[in-house]
Amino acid sequence: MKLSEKKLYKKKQAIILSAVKIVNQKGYQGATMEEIAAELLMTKGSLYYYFKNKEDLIFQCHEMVLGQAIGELQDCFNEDISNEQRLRKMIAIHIRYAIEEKETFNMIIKPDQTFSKNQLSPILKKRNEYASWFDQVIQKGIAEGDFSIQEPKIARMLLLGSMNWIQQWYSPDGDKTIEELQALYADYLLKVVK
Amino acid sequence: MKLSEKKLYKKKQAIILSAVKIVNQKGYQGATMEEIAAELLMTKGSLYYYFKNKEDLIFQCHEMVLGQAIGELQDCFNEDISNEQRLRKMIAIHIRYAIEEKETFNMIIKPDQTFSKNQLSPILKKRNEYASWFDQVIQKGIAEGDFSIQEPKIARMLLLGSMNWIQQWYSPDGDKTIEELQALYADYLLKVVK
Amino acid sequence: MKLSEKKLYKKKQAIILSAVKIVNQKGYQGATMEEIAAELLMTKGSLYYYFKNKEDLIFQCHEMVLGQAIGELQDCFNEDISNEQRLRKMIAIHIRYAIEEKETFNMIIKPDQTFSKNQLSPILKKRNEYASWFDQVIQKGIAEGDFSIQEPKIARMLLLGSMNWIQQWYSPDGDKTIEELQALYADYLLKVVK
Amino acid sequence: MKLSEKKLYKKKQAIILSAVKIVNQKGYQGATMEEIAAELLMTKGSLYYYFKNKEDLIFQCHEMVLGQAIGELQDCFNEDISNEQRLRKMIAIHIRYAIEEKETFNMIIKPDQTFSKNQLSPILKKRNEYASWFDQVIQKGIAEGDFSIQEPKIARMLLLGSMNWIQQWYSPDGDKTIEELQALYADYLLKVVK
DNA sequence: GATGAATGAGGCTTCATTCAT
DNA sequence: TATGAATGAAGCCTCATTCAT
Repeated sequence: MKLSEKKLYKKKQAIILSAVKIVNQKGYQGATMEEIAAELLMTKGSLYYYFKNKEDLIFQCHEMVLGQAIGELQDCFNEDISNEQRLRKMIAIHIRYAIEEKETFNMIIKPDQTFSKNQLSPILKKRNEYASWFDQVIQKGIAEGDFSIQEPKIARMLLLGSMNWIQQWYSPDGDKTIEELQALYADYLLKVVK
Repeated sequence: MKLSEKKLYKKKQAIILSAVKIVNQKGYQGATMEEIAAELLMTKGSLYYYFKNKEDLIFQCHEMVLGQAIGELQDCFNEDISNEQRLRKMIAIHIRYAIEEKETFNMIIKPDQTFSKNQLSPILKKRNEYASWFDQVIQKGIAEGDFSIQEPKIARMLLLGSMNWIQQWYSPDGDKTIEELQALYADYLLKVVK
Repeated sequence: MKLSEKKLYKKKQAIILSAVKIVNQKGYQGATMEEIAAELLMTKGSLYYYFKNKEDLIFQCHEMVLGQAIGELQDCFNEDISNEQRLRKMIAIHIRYAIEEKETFNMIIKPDQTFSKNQLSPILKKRNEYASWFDQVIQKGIAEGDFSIQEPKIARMLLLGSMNWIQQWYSPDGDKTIEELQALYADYLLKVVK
Repeated sequence: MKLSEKKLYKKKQAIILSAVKIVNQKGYQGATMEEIAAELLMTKGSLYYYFKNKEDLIFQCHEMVLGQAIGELQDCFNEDISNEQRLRKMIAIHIRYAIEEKETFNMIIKPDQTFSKNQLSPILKKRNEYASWFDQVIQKGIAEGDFSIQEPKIARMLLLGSMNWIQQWYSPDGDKTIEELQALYADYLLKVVK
């Protein structure tokens, strides 16, 4: 049983990855079950063996990607480094996700046009959980005298917003590498909170 | 003939306004020709007298709103004030659009999911035109010794991105007014370029 | 406007008639929008111009047919004839509908498998209204000493049930004409209530 | 091998019972293989080991239930009681089936919407066999001077039809018990044939 | 014998678009 | 100019059926 469960999980994961890919090329409405299935050489009917409906599938995409990202932030938070270093690192993590997993991070942007009332609440919860790690770092930095900012919530939203936007213009062929961007954004955004 | 042309123009304008409203409540795909027409007590068939198709209508929405915003930035640029004051003012303008015309600014965010190849190019052109006013202010500030920033393009994108994000969380019922946000963002973002 | 309204009404009527026909050859689930449309040389998409969805269309089928039948019963009730004659006539009316409009009368049989909660209530109301005309005749007959039956409601249901069943076996090629059946059933059923 | 055959038979029987139950809650089209299987903690794939397809399964449901009912009628026919008593008893049997096995009796009502040409003929045959027991009682009653009716076939159909209809309105919470209905219907219907 | 998984046909519904009037 | 009406493509979803294991 363990085996078949694992297989089921793998397959679900594969579908989710396909969905993530398509959704973020075409958006939620533009992504069709047909295309998501075709990517995996399946037929759309099969998807319904694994997911209740399109919304459910997309919902699970969201849960997976955001869950992973939260895990990374958490690990980072527990490292034994200076607050400035920590925030720099978290900025780097976020930028990497925003660019490389652009695909799924987009779904987070307008969840209310995508999800029904039922699923909206856990999504918002996870979104807040993600953001809260940034809040905590900033708070810690303030408490320990490393940062100085009057409206930390607003500042956090400024930080995240500025990074989310990167995917709008970033191109792998551009003249800045991801690493350079991570460094530049860290420099600039640290000016904000210091 | 001049008169009938004016009438035509007025009508087109009215349709565009209706479209802007609907599109930004529901998104591009969610907005139907039916609803856009209903808002004006017309039937959807009539829209095709004024616009070639849905994409064309939405395209002109985009042109109008962005054109207006560009006009405001331009006026601001020509005012006789300090560079810092100028940038603060432009930040205020952008935030106001991002919130109050959230509706149309959204279309600008992901034009490639909305527009076909043909129309993409003038849109990107206008987008760049809009952004270039910010570039100019920053450049001017640097030239005149008011600002100091090493990668002004990146900084500009950081600025705009952080402001675009506001619409994701701003609510008129929230505990910050638009004016407060305009002031806070100006404060924080000036730290970046100074 | 009067004209176009009339046209709309006629078209709706035509669609309803087509639907009635198909539904009762194939049942509610068996009837497809495609087939209903094809009968009228339309495409299924067009049906949605006239009716909100399949349920709505079928609902209106029901309303029309049952409404007509109720009208006939009502007229019959107001005629100046003996109670026995009246009941005979109503039996004839019901049998005619059950056979010739078999198609729609069938939908009345299992409305709960066909209609959603919303539409169920007006349907049941109309069904009751129909039945109540039989109740009234029986009551009147009892009051005026023409009939004698202890459980008039049960008797009424026995009457209607026996007639509804006719459509299960009646065939125009059979050895009894509709008129003969009307007479025979009237004879037999009057034995019940007398 | 005898044993395994018996096991096979038992299993088939169990599936048929499950199918009967589901079919009559939801109708033929509404009953899914999935649900029929789930009732028995099986998966739908397994059903195809026992039955060729859905139609075949439903067909055998029909055969079983009607077969049982025929058995009961036959026994009743052979009892040594008066013709009136016999008919009363058969009426009671039919009403019980129509109410308690409403589930399967429904399938008998519209076999042509359910079964293909192939299976229709044995079904109609069994239906006729069932009805013929009522015919025989009536004939016997006429021959022995207990009943007097001119068109016995029509009368029989009137009888059965009136009783079949009971399931349309009968409710266990209603103000008549099954026993009361059996008595009332017997009283009323005997008036018809006497 | 049983099942997990896949399939594919078919149904309902939406909506941009067209066109005669 | 405007509209009523029709169209058809496309999308979501269901479900009977199949089959390798």
